Amino acid sequence: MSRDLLDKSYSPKAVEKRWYAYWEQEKLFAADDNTTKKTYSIVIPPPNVTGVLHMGHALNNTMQDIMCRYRRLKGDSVLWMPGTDHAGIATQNVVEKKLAAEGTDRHQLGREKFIEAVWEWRKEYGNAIINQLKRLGASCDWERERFTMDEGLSRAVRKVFVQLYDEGLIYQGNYIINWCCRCHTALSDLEVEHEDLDGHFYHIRYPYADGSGSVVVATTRPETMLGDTAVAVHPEDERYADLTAEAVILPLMNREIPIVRDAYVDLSTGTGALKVTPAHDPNDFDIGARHDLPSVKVIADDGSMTDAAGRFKGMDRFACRKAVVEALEAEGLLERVEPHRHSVGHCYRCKTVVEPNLSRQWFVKAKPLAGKAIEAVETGKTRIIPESWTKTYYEWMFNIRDWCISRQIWWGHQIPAWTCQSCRKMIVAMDAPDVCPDCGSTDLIQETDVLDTWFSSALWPFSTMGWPEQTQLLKAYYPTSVLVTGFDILFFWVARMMMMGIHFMKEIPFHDVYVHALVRDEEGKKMSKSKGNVIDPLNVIDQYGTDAFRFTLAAFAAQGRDVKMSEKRVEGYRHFINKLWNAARFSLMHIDKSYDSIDEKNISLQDRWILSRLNRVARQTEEALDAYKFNEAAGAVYQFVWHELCDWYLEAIKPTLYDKAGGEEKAATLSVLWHVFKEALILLHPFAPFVTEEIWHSLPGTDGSIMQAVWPDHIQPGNDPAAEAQMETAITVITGIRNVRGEMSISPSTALSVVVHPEDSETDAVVESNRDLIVNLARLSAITVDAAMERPKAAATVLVNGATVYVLLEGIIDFTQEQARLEKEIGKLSKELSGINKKLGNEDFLKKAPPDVVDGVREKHAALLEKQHALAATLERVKDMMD
RNA sequence: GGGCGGAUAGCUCAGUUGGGAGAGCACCGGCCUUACAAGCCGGGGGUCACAGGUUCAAGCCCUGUUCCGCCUACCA
Repeated sequence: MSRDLLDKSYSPKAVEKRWYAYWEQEKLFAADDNTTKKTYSIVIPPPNVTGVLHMGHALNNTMQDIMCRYRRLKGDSVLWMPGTDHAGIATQNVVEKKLAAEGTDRHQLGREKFIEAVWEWRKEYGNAIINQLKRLGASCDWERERFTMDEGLSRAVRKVFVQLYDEGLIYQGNYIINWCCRCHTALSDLEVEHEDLDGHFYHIRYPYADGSGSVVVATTRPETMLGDTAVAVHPEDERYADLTAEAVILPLMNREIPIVRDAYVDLSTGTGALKVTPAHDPNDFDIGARHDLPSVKVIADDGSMTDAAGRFKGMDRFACRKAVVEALEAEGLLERVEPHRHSVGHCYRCKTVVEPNLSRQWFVKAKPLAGKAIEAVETGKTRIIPESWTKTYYEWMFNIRDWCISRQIWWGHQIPAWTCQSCRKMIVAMDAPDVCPDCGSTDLIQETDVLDTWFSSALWPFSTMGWPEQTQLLKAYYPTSVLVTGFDILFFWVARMMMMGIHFMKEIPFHDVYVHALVRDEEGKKMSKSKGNVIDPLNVIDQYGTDAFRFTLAAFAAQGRDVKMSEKRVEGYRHFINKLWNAARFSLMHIDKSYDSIDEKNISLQDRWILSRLNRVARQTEEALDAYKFNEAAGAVYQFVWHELCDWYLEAIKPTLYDKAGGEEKAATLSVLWHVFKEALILLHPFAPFVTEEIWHSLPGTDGSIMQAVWPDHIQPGNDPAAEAQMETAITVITGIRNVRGEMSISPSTALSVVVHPEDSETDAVVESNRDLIVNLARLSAITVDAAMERPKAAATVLVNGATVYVLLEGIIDFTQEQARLEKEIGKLSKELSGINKKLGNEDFLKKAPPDVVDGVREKHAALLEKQHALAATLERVKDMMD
């Protein structure tokens, strides 16, 4: 399978297609039901079946894929459960639009035909998002793909409904709910989006029934006054203490309605009098219940005014608002109108203004379920990460309200409740009953409402694994390891999965909940179609490749901070992927075979150093991934590959590799290069799955997919602090010489010669035994290491820890430049020294700071001082020569 | 109304037992050095939003202020 890597730059397209097909074909994403290994599982947040991949999905699924690929490399048996959500209202809306384009609508079709049409639609378009996830590299176990409306999940839904009903946790009743007049359905509180809008505050005068005067009430929705059934004042409101009238005449309707006293009324607002419309306001509904007031519904489900609205009957609610205001004005009862900014609820699907409306609906009693969901987080059984979200979670859970679960649409799980037409008995059952158990009638009619989409997604972690059957999969993979999600569905989904999982499985649904941030545009604005700032992930993938895109997402995904996405940034990471590609090209020019072990006897300093660094970075990457710090993990690998492996190691070994004679040293270096490169690919794989797989197959001695490789775990020889320190010394010397070259504008093609005066035996040994390394990387023609040798005259001086390096510049040196360079250096030192002097001059610091900190500062002070003196002396000499 | 997060280099942001201010991009200078110009080498650049406090020591802990985001709420 090995192929030659020839192209100078990496072209992702063909590579991605080829390897994704290979992974699927080799079933490398498949989870083993009967595994004996440690298991790791994630259920995907099911994208809407109507969805197209957006940045949110891209971030969310990249993170999950990184975790899954990482855990596989670590040796776990991994299940990443995929699927889609039927998305009741959203999907129904899409299909309705399609029907409208075809000149028909769902009512003409009828319920059954309409649902068929939705299934047809799903068959044709429902796989779009799945294919897009594949382009992202998602390693889901696709053969297990589930759909919230499939047979198994529907059965789970019915089972849950019946049990909750039997337990008294589901009930039906008349309450004020949020009503969307366009979608013709109830909405849960969460499905209402609030937006501050400029409106008006209408003050209306209601005359007392006994003719003794009038009272002014205020409202932002004057059309609702047609349904008023009382006026309320606070029982202790002195303004109304002496009020004799017991009723008012409702203007426009000429209906007499009572004045009630209720403590809900706020004494400090307006006139202290409140109009009460039990059918169209949740608070008024409560007041109505307390005072036994009738409810008059004046706004119909389609948003038009009902018969009860008198002469306004049939008008649209907003036209009616205008008409009511005009009528009141004509009668002189409109006291005044003030501009008023207030929050208005909108349907989260179609953005229509939501109407609080009295309606008979099904509800889940949430409080009894919330208790254990709170406890699970309090006791740490489920961790929410970052922790700051736990507070938000508690806040909502403690104040949870009953959940309206019925929807008046057609696409969804029809509520498994039947009413006997002869005795009115309600039968709630998993399967359609034939006869009424009470009266034996066969005339049974099923509830037409369907369930809230989130009802079925609340069961997702266990319903997808086969519940209510006690499957092997559930045994092996439930509870799941982590749920990765955006905070926008913390309540919609996560909280409800917690409640349902604990209630039905007697066990939390996930150990960790990782809450990630939003992807925004480069200015930090939320991406939206209307703003036109949407970046299409597929477009980015086409242009820069999946790996570069994934790396960008990971690198910018710092916890608790939104990801600002711009193509420019992706471009930067494309450079990185290309850098890796070229490092591979270079390495593979020399690597001719695989190496079982490393020849420890013949390895050089740079070999020991890179192996030590590799081990350290592997640990660092693990720690970061285990803590969901994707940016740190990506950063660690990036830094290692580019700035250590490529910039130093590959450059350092070039002379050895190009050595035609070969020998033991070359073989030893090749053994190190082979190991380090292989392990680096594995470290990179979770982030950049495609390019690493491609290179893997060209690397001699690899077998099968990189997905089946083993995460580097303490490679031998590994941690070598001495090698790291020695390399550090060499790097400092080399950088110092390069610095002289740069500052004095000496061309890289000019080979320089240096004299090194070591100040201690360790430095002496390091420089002496790594002469070749320094000569090579600093581009020298010669290096002399001798502390006793006379100080050269025409030279630039570089001070490093443990040595003075003289760069010989006979005929090249510009003393003015050298003077400037030294002065700059001394200036830097003085600045640093002044801070340290201040510290050491502080009695309290010496007395109270921990001794090791004080010692550290003293040592640093001494070193800086010495360096400063040496530089000052050098500067003096330079000045002398200029004279 | 309640809550959360942010303010650090020109830009985007890292930075937790409190002791060294950092990265990428951009910018400036030098290089086509046989993996890579999507590259290599070097460099400049910051009152860590403001005001106090705790501490020997604060970007980090505490209090307050300003500005910017977001979530949440039944104020007519």
